Amino acid sequence: MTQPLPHRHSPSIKDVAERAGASTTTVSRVLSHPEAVRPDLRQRVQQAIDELGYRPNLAARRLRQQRASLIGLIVSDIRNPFFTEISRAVEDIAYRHGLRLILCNSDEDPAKEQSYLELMADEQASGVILSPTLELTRRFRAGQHPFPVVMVDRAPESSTPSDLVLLDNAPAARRLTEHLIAQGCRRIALLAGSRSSTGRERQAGYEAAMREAGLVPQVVALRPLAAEGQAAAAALLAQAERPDALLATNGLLLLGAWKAVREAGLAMPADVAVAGFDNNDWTTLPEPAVTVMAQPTADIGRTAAELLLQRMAEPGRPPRRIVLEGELLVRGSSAFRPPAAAPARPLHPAASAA
Amino acid sequence: MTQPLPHRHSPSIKDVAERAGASTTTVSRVLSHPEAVRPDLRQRVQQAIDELGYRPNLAARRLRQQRASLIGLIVSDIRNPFFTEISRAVEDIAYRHGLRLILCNSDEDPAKEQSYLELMADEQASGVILSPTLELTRRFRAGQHPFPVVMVDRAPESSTPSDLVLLDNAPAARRLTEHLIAQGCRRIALLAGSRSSTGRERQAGYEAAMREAGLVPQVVALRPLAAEGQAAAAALLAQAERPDALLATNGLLLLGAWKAVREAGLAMPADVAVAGFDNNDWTTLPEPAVTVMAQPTADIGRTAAELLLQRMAEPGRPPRRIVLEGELLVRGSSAFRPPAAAPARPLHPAASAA
DNA sequence: TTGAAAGCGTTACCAA
DNA sequence: TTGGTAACGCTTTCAA
Repeated sequence: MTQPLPHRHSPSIKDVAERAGASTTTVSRVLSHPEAVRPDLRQRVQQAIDELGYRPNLAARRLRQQRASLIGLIVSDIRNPFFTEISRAVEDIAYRHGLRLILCNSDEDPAKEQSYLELMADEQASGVILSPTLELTRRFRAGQHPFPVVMVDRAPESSTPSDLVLLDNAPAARRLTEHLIAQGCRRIALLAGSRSSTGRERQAGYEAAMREAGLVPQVVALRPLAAEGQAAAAALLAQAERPDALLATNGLLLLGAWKAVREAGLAMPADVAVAGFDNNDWTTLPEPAVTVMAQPTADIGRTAAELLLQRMAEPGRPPRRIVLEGELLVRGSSAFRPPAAAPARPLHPAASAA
Repeated sequence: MTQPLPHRHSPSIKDVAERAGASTTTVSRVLSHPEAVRPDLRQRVQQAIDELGYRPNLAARRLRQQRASLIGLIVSDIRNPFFTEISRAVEDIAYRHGLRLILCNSDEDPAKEQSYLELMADEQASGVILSPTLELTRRFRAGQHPFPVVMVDRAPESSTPSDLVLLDNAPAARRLTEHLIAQGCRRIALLAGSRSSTGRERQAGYEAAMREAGLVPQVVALRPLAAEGQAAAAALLAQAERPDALLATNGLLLLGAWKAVREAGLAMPADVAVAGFDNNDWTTLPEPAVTVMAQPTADIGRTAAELLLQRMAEPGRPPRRIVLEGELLVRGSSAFRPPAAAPARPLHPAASAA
């Protein structure tokens, strides 16, 4: 190992070429297609590179190639553990493929989201993974951006304008709802994230299950923040005829709902059952623990990254919609003891299927 | 609003110049020093920019300027809510200043950290905010990198080779320890993060407090992960003479410790008191809630970003070490009832100061 | 106040 | 297999 020689500026490909007695073209080739250069020359060039501590100038490379080996990840709330896990999985794969990752936080703000998409275009990103706001899922058109897009967690309901990785939202919400109904709950209120397609789909699944059981849906649409969930849940619990179950469409709202129940001094599940999406760490800490629909977060992130890599390799491939299943984890917050508690009121016939 | 005209490639400054009947120089000036261009011409240029939907090519700009308006944030564990909060604060300020932010996750791995620092050099970043591994805090030298560095959460103990934003670690750990001692705890075991200067400093504060109280420190050094904390705590609790208090130097280890106590079926604080760093959300959920030293995370992130901006504006300024204070939040996991429980054994005289 | 032209470091074309 | 050279799009002298 030789020390890098001192340089006023960091060495360029020209310096390497001079020192190796070769042309810049050859140096460039050694960097990108080493097999196209004869071994002895290649080695001389490589040695010059090492001795000078040469590192290619990315700006020059990008200017020339009109493309950066860089991908973007735009999440809607970095503080939501769901997205943190996804970030981690994506970052892991990007790092292993030598791709830079720019992580952006849109904060559920369409303007910020738009600004970050423009940033990605300006940076000539090779691809973007995105959990879009509701506005964007509606506005989004294939080929609208100068890079391929993979949507995670959220997507247009009918069309598939880009690769997608999603939970099976409506059925998952339905399963949660049916579980609560089977436990004897009748007045099940939903705290639904209003900013995303995902919140909407989960709401639809809930409503379908309620209707089939002959029960009346009660939905509160909210920004997906714990504080909002807590306030809304507190209001619901203060009603004369309060809900006997609270269901939340994401982990933050679920946390808020849980806190509201505790603040109200109510017992879970005897007074109010509680359940929701996202198997976050905290859900197993209280006694009783909280029933959740666990999402395969690492899988979602990994799949999205792999989908993006595949599309970068083969841009023409038709977009794929990958739907993953959640896992219902029944815990104390919704499990009545004795297990088979008799329903308070007779069930609507359709509910017996639940 | 006119539609951007169709273009094979995105329009360049040359296209704008032609359309406005001006030179590329003038267009460039309109972009960076508009006041140096006469109003009527400036307006004509601006109109051409708008009509073409022109966006400057960042690669070309960087190649020319040898500098990117982009900063890096390298955290050691993105899943630790402490760093998530910091990321959010930094991202917020970067966004408001029109600076791109690249967020990287070193995973406590010095090799990955090094690789990301090289990435930042390659990207010609204007500055980097970093929570360094222990290895880096030892190796770091001022002026080693082609960009200014601000360290957060961790730092060399004695020197100040860069701007720093830190918690007052040793005193904070001392306060926590003294609190436990005042509650009557005697066999206080510490779960210490071994990978960071911060873990070391907190360990030192704990040891000082223990020694002063005439108590024997018991330290387990660990990688800062919940699973490690849980395993280590379980082992401690299985001992013949088990600890009567568990203290953890970060939020992840604290979570692990808490889980181990519960798994062991022990009562908090009667059998074992539990306390630690980081006022994470989950700490208020269990009954009893968990005593913590709250860190001003948003402040830390904001301060680091502001420090970096200041240094980018004025590179010559001597580095500053900003030390913030934590807030001790005493909760049930360490609060014995009745409040003033008599110590099991007489205290060492020095402890009366606690 | 404006413009011409050089040059940032790289890659890709084409010729040898 | 190798090298000369133009071009990527921008900013920055320098001169007018």
